[in-house]
Amino acid sequence: MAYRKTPAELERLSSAREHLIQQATDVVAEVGWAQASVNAVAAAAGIAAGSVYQHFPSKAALAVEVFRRASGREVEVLGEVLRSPGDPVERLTRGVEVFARRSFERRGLAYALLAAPAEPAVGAERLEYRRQYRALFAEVVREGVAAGVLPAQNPEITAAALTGAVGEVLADPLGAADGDFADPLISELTAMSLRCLGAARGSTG
Amino acid sequence: MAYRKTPAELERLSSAREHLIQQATDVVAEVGWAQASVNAVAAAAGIAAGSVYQHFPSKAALAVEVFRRASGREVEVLGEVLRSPGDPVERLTRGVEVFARRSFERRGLAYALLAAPAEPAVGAERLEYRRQYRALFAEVVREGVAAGVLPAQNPEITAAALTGAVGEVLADPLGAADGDFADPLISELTAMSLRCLGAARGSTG
DNA sequence: TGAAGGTCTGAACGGTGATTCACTGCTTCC
DNA sequence: GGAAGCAGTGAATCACCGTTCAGACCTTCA
Repeated sequence: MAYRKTPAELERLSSAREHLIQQATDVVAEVGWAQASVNAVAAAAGIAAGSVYQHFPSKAALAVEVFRRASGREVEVLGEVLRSPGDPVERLTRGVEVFARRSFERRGLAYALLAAPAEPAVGAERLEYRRQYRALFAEVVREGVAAGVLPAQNPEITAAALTGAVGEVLADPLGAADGDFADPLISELTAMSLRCLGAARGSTG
Repeated sequence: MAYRKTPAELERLSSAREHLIQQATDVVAEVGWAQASVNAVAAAAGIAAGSVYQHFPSKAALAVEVFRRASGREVEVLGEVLRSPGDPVERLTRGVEVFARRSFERRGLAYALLAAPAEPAVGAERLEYRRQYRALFAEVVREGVAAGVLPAQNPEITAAALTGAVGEVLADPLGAADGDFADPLISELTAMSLRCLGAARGSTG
């Protein structure tokens, strides 16, 4: 019979899907979730609106996939930094710094992940994303407390606070046009994070 | 001629408007912005959907008014606490505590103000609201630094971090069903805030 | 080559919910 | 009392997408 998909065809389909996800991500980073209509996304990917439904059952499913890909990368990177060997306080500082620096490098995307208005399905995904960040931070805080380099505290709360604090401090500048103040802002941010953790003073830079 | 509005009539109109705002606030607190349709709000206020447009030019205008009223009250209360006489660190601690406690007392509303998905007009208002919070906190941090009871730091950043940290820590529990853990959570939160400020350790409770 | 069965297209459809408007009825004031 | 004119009504209208689908076009394979 004349109908099994050839490997080349499967490959073509799969890469069309990837291309769609990639373009959708760019659109979201540029105009936000609210403005990223099926038509806009399809146009960016160079396909018809209807063709989106070849790859995803609904717009929400595509949006969730876009969010997961992007947030997954961030969680992975942060996880690597936080779990690298060395002093917990040092690792936490670098974690905050990496988080902030990457946000500045892809502002639109960072804003979409952190704060931009979004449909409920994406909102739910965002909660999960923040939960993961919190868990990563909490783990290292716990370690620091156990090692005696950090004072007694509730690691989950400190971790949540760090996530929220970094997000809030970044939210404004992420919306602004230029990021020339990124460096001083980041060093203030890490200093604040260290205080937040209750780390001994001294090595702020 | 027979058409100028009598004072009683003006009063009736104005109180109808107030009633509408009040009911709309309750609806938003209960079901969130997204579910607060013109019909739902009008029904709650006991009027027809069309009558909403006697008082506001659009749904967005009503939503903005609802947000402003509620956020204005919060800013006012926090301002009073933060500007009361006394030690800056003490005032900041009480500010965080009051913020958190009031949020627990009216969870639905607090969530609507802090985090619930909303139309762009409300989103813009929310930015302004956070900016006000930040300004209030920053003022006292600046004072504390000047008085030497807080270490050198960028007050704007610390203030933003405090706002974000408190919001993030509260967001989850505000969504949850019961608030029995409110007290321990609040004391952890104030302890974290003190560290964040770099206040000398010791008086955590 | 051509039949079978895919993929792609994009105009049309449908649901949702804000907004309008012809109408009813009330209040004002001569 | 009654004319003038505004407030209130709520069904109809409008606008905006997400989603569907009939047909055009491709790819596969005997």
